[in-house]
Amino acid sequence: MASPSFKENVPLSPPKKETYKPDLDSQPAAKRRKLGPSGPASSQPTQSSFADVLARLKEDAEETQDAEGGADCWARPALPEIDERRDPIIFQQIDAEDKTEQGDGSALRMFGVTEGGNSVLMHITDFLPYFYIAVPRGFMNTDTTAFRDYLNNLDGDGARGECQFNNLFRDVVDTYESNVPYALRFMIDTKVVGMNWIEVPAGKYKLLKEGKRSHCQIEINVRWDQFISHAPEGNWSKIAPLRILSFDIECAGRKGIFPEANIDPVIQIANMVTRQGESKPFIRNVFTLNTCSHIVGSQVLSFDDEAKMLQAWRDFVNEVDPDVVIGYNISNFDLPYLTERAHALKAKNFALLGRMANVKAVTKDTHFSSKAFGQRDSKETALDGRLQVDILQYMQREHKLRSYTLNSVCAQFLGEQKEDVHHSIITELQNGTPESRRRLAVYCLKDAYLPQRLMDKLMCFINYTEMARVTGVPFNYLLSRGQSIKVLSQLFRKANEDGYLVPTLKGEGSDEQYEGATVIEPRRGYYNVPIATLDFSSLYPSIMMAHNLCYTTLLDKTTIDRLNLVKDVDYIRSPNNDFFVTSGKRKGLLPTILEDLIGARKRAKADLKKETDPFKRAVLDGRQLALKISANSVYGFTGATIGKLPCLAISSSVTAYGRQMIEKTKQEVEAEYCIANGHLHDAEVIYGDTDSVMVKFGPTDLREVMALGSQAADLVTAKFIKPIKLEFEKVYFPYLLINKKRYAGLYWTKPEKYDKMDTKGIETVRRDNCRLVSTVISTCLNKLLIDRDVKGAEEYTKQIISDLLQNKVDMSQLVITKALAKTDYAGKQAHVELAERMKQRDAGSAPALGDRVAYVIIKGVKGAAAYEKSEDPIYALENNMPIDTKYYLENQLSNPLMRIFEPIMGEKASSLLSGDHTRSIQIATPTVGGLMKFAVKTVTCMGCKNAFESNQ
DNA sequence: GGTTTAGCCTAA
DNA sequence: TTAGTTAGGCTAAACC
Repeated sequence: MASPSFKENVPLSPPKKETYKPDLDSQPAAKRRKLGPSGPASSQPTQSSFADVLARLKEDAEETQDAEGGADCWARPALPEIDERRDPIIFQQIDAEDKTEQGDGSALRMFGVTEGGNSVLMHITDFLPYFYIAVPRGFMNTDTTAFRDYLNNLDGDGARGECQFNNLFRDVVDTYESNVPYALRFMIDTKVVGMNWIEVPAGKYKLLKEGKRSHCQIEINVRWDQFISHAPEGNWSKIAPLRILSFDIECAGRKGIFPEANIDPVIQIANMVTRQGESKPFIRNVFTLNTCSHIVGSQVLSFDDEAKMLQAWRDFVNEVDPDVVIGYNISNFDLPYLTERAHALKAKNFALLGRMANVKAVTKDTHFSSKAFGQRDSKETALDGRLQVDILQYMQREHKLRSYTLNSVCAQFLGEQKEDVHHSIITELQNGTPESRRRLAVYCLKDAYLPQRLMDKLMCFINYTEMARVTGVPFNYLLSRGQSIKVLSQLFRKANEDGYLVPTLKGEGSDEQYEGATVIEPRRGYYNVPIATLDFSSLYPSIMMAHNLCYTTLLDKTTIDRLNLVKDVDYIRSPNNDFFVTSGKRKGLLPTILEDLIGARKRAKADLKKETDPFKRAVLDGRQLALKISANSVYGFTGATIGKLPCLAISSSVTAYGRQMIEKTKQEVEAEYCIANGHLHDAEVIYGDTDSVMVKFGPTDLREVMALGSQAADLVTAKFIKPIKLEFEKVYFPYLLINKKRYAGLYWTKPEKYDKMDTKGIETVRRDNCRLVSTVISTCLNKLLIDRDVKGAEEYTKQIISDLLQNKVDMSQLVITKALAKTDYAGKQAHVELAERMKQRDAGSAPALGDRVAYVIIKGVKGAAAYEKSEDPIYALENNMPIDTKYYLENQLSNPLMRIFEPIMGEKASSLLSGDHTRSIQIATPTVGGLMKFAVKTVTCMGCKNAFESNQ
């Protein structure tokens, strides 16, 4: 593949910001309705009913303890008087959009919130799309006018089409920076990063009053270059008191069928509104269809008409005016369901949920596919000016879990189960009494609160805010786009700063793979002596920095010859035989970016140490995490052949250096620590992967080994170029080395006490086996490595096997989950075949592309394949299908058990799998008690998040 | 019945 | 219009 070459940034034609389109301001201002004191609802037919609701709400709020949550408090703080000539407008921007309305041409707007909690819309004028081309041969400065006229006379938006140039200049013309999203282009040029603070000085903006186009309290016009963008440091690290709405809906479905918006009603919508930085919601309410008994601490708003309820909820959203809308699976279920339902009910103007007046929210289908994240189809319902965080999507991106049901995620991170109302009885409860509907509402309220609690606990918002600030991309990219746009954003910023233009590559991805890291052949076995682990910290970033690897430093042989460059003075040759300019001659962009990231991380960590305020600490911790992830993704970006700027010379040089380094490390350590050099033992590198070596120095004493480890790390570090650093990190003792990428050990960083049990790659950390296997292996490892109780581990294992064969193991322990990763499979597989069968039963609730399919293996005819015996756990329960316990013993437990016991017990290990305990009489039908517990607790529908029916 | 391949998930 | 990398263990199906 041709390596991209950067161009020095010399002014090219057409000049930046040259106007090819009519000026925005010259467009006739659209007629906009003046907003009444209570917002746009004042002219809606639903207003009177909503007023009734408000009145009822006030009464309700007075009754509840939580009087603060009354209707008076829905709206934002009142707007102070603003004097255009005296007052600057200062706000935290949350989104920059390039929405092009009809006839508007290109338009940019930025939404945000002031420190006082007022909402802001800033219309940005006079910033037009542009890109660069290399000056064609013979093209003179005097040709620019004629060239511009030619472009302006092209049909449609020809100025953006590269083909036009190719027609014009015969040769293919390289373009630069022509593939940057418009909003990001603007942010790069104005040094705006995601979620930073903007200051518009007095006199530099025009306050819109009559011509307002949004519901924002402050709406201004500003020229693109007339504001100050504050770097998110010091006082500008703060976060505005953003309003976060967390909501959940309930639908009354028909038995056994997933709810469909054109048939099944929305019966409840629960809402929690929290100010960013506060620990409790200040609004809690639930909109119910039909009456509902009082709920302490929450407002109940009841409606007898579904359309009116939906419209009242829309009015509530507009009144609260949230900056961030969150929930669980809101992107793929709640928001599309609400808009579709409103459409089916002909509930007028329901979709006016965003901040722009008269702009309806529309649901779009999107598809995301990457090797790292897999494929997924999803929906997107943009609410103008409001960020969305679907906590389900966040979880799927940021945490590898066996199951992503709200229930399972809450159990994992909040340590609690959610209040479950059974899927099949929702309709029953709805059709019952005010009391039964109250029960439903309590459940719905809790489901609205849990996403907020998860967000607080995991600090999703703070961490994403810091990620947006560090990488410079808009917040909404973090859930909707891939990893590479973040690197690209940083690269563009640094490139432009240093006077480079980034080429736009013709994106034909190549299938060629390059060689990666070395995995040292393991000396498998059980080690009852301390094993020291030495790691290169941030190996790939440090290689890129040490050797100045970059797009801007890459040389070819011709250039070297032409310029008479001297090896090791002007340039170096990588082990992959690529040439790079030395940093003394020209420092690369990527090394500079990496240094900045690493330096910023050091500062963040130092600040974190000093900081005592828990909120500021959380921000700093989020920042250092974002900086670490960013540094580590630069390498992957250069190797992404189907990306924006692949450069295999860089990525394969990085891995080549890495391979050389790990080999050298092994040799240096073994050469130095040997009997011949006066040591008591010959050290052995027993394993190593990419950036680490595991060393058996020989001594049995932990302290001694730790001393040798840190000494050896320093010895090796000295042999490499800065900032490459080998660190002694920990000792494993004892250490069970099963295979490449598979080991377990007790992890010690200090000689007094081990820190933890560490397991890599084995069943305890894998998600594609059943829980029984991971708990059994985990328990055995604890007994073997911590208690050193081989006998106990054996007995435990035999007992489990006996229980399994007697059907005493709860079915929840036998559920296997696997991702449905593709649309077309070559062969038959258990989870794929089951997903297909489930689709036949009820398409709506069947697993979708990217979902994890949960299944159990049930008894079948003799010799049947596993894919014929896989079954939905709930379906198996309901239909009393017997578990194939033999499968679980032979295909799930057996091999993993042998792999950990054999290195310790030797041949005797096989006795675990035969003997009296395997000859227990089997009970044909499953035990009911434990199974029901399972059904209620862990199996929920991903769409409506309700538990499925048990066999009650 | 042994070997190859597809697919999943993890290590780093 | 969009998508971070390679190495590698392990299971079950497919193949011969």
